[in-house]
Amino acid sequence: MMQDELEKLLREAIQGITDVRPLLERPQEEGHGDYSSNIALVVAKQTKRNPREVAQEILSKLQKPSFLEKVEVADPGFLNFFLSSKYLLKEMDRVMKEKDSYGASAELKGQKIILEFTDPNPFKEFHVGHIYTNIVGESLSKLFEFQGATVKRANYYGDVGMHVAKAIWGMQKNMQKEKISLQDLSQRSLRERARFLGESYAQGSSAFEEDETAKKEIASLNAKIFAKDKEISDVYEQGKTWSLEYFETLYKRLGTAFDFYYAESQVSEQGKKLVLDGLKKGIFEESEGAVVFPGEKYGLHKRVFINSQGLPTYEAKELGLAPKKYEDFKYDKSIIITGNEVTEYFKVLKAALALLHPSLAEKTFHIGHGMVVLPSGKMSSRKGNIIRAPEFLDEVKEKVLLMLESSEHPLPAEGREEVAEAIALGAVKYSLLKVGVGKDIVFDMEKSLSLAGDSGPYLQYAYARCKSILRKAGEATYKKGQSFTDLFPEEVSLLRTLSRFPEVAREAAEKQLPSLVCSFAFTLAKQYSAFYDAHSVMGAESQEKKEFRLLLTTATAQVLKNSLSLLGIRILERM
RNA sequence: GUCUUCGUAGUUCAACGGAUAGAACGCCACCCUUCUAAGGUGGAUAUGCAGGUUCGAUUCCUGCCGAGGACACCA
Repeated sequence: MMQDELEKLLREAIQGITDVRPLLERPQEEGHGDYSSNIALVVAKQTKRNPREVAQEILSKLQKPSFLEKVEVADPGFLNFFLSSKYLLKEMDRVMKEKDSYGASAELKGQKIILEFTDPNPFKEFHVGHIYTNIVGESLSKLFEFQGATVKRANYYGDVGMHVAKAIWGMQKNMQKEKISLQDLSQRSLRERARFLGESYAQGSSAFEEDETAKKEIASLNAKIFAKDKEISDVYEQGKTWSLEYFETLYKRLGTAFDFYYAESQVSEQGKKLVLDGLKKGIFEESEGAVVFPGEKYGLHKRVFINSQGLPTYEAKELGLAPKKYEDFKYDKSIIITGNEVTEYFKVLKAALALLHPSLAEKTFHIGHGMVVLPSGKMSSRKGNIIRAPEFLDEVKEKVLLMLESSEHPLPAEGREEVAEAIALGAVKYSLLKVGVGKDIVFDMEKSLSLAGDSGPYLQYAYARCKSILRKAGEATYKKGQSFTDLFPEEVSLLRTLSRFPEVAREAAEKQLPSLVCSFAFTLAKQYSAFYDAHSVMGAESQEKKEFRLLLTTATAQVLKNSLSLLGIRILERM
């Protein structure tokens, strides 16, 4: 990669001057070149010399390779590197040769990574928050794959625990009230059934807090669930099956396919056993009838792993999950993606795991992403103030359909719905991914879901526009040795941006930030739009210009496609 | 109270310790007999407060103010 080569050259040039590793950055201003280095400023500081002089000295020792047009010293002592147009043209040619794999690397080749994400609980609603986790997890998976890693996607769902007891309690009450059986319920659509479960959960949940009798009933239901009591097994099995089926329809819609599914019930025994073993070794302690991990010894918090009824909590189950995953896939790295509300206890969990299973602990990482909050506050399926996933996606799709219908050049009616679905998902995914992972997202249906400007549809539109031109003019191929001169600024900017893609993809994977791909793709689309407005492709000044612009258009479309693919956003030939 | 994350235009977000703090939405004015106007061009507005480190701080350190999260049997 260009960045590495330049860094190498720079390191050679500063030998004998300093051993500081020179860092290259991408300047925001085009006038500052394609890369710049502040190494002279760093050296000047150490040696109390004049930074400009140092920069000059480094420059004089630098072997100037052919891919550089020029290197400049700028105040107060920056070294600015400008790529040659010959190099940029070659890079454009590479885009067209490598196509979908342009920008991919073998950086993580041989690495086995398992990512756990989405983690919805059966019986509870699948809401916008789950969509967010899913989209982040899927995008990170793709980023790692693009760097050559072997990635497995895992889904972990809570099929046992208090939330299930609360839901079943609510289901029983509602079925009595409405005088319906499981059989009757099964006649309803999957989405309605899921909703019935979600509402039952919300009711059970508030009853648990407000009503002492209900609280006792729910607690006893919980014990029955763990004991696999026959009395409730029908309701339980049905509800669980419906939920999981329902989730599957959403994964399909969102574009994720999981390699592994793990249920809490599947790992709870193993988790409990690990904790009890740990208790013997003195890693855990008994306290008030429960088994706790004394996190305060490690600067963390004390947490309950087995409650006083002898049931494993989420913490214990998660401990059981780690070896289970490793059994299925001998990973080098296991990444668990959840909302950042659990970041604190993941630290405790990792500390406990480090004592029980050091080798697994050092391979385990947690990424806490921000929470999706509504302008009215935090979403809570207990309180029922949530945005349900399918309803939400449908609403966005409706908005898009309206726009498509009122367009000046409406698409033919058949296939229009398909296009609307792709645009709606593009809008949703982009709006969630463009923010740095870890920050909360204030979600306002009206405001934050834009279809214009810095948005998914803007990128899809830029792509469709390129394809429209290419359909009319035919795709171009780069002829060996062909060189173009007298390029306009808009053309040069585009070339320079295109060549940055491989580095952006790598950096996004390293920093685990899909948002870097978003801003890159937006810049590219914006530059193409500006170019499109300023210059005509088909009506170019000369045949040569026309060819060049067709090449530029082909390459732009390709890089947009590759970027969007990393974000899990579908491209459209027309829209 | 302890720990933790964060505070940037009216709003939603950017900016390895770097150069004139970037965008988008919204607002105003222009640009379609010309390759898709979901587009383009131009315009106003911002680093919570007080110190410190540094040639240089939105970024690092300290204090204050404000917001979110975690802090025992929910996940």
